[in-house]
Amino acid sequence: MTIFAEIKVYNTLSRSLEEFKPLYGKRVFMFVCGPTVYDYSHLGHARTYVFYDTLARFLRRAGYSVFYLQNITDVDDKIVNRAKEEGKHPLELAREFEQHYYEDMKVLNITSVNLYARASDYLPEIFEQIEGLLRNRYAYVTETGVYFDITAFSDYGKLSGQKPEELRVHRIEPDLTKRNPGDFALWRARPRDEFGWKSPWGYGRPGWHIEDTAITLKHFGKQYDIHGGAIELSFPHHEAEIAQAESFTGVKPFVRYWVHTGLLTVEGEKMSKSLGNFVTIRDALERYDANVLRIFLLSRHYRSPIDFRWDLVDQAKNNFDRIVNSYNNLLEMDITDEASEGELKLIKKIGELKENFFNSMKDDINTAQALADLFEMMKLVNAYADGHGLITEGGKLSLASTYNDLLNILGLRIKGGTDISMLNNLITILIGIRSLLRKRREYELADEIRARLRETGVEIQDTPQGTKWRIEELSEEESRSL
RNA sequence: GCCGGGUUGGCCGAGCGGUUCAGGCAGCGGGCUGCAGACCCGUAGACGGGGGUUCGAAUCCCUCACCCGGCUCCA
Repeated sequence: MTIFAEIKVYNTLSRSLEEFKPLYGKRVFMFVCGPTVYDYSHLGHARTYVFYDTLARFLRRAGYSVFYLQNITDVDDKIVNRAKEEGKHPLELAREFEQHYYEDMKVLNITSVNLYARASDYLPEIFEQIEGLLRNRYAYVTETGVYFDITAFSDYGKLSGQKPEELRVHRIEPDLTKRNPGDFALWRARPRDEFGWKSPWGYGRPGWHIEDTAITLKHFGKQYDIHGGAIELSFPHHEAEIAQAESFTGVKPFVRYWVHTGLLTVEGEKMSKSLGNFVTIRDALERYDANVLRIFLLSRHYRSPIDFRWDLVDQAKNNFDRIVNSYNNLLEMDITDEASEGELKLIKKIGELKENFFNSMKDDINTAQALADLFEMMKLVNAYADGHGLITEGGKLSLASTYNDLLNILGLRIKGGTDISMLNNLITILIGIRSLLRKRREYELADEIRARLRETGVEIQDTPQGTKWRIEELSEEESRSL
């Protein structure tokens, strides 16, 4: 793939597909809204984070140097309330779930984040920003806190297409001290006995939107490339971020590409804690491999909603099996010295499909199409292995590296394989004995060996080229308990 | 009420004006097999309803229906 490929992304701000051009050459600054750490994360969160991980992987593969920053919201009413219930300090509870979050991310092979930033570590920056907004008269102080005056920022609503004057439907009781019901809190006054900080505007806690702009202003500066998050956050959260940052710095646009993922739903309704229709990441990982979950989540375009059902994850399991099988078919091919015409053709065709894969990814990160390209590729390799069965060392290496390359972009990992020497020898012995038994038509014993091996996770396959074996992909639960 | 998104074959899901209507799962027929599995070859089947534009529409326009998200903490 050409370095600095012409990647197109859908920008919520312009409501159109745009060519991606970072501000500073090959350097990309990307921020994604992270979790509020008061409970375990569920598959809805996984959907978003798997996508941005894949985006970061792809950008890096395309030659960009990506600084991927994510916040950890550890200051929040939900954390305070949950901590009170459990008799813990809010930050103690937050640290616990922050750890659980990292564990989940690690198992999901989400490794592309460069820095996680906790809200509680950015109080000085938050203060500085609030002071600046007050100084420039974008904010005002009341007895309940400090609020951003949305009428002072004429661009308010540009991201979500909302008109401030039409935002009349409010489902919460308006705070009467605010000038406008749409004004949002920068600082919220809280009782002394609650978790909080002293500030120039009294004791309390920061508003929800301010931590993200404080964090990105510190690490990225006044302007950066990509801001990600789920579509539910576009209003009011991201709108408020724009208002804060652009009013504070005077630089527009604060973010050049606003990228939003679609929601994960369950029977058509958003998966969420409050609806109680959620499946935690760890529960899902007890039933399925992380690779399977990634495939399930990447099977649909990132902006479309995904409706969750276990049987669909099951389908993804079959998809992943197909990938593993094809990879093994490739590795198990016998070596020849001279490349046949068929092999040359295959290599050429695979090269074209690899190009297709990259084109799919360049086209607004169309992972569903990219997976289809991958499957087409594997079908060709399977057919070749089935028909010819012979390949040069170089050809095998080239194909295997293509597989690894593409799988890595999608964050998929193939474990097992047939190169574990000790096991290899033992299993080879057993299979040799079984082959003898089969020749003698002692199938009962032969099947017994096959069944017992399967119980321990070794799959046997009798083929015209002889008996092959592989270690079954273990679920995360199984591999953890090893 | 306002803003945004969606409705593709049994299931999932690309495609967004015209090459054979991607790809996967599940079917069906065959191959390879002692059996099984994997794999291969072949096969079928769709664009929510109604109008319109066009030589040609799943793709553009209008309209109707249904579904979802945001306007409240939320990935």
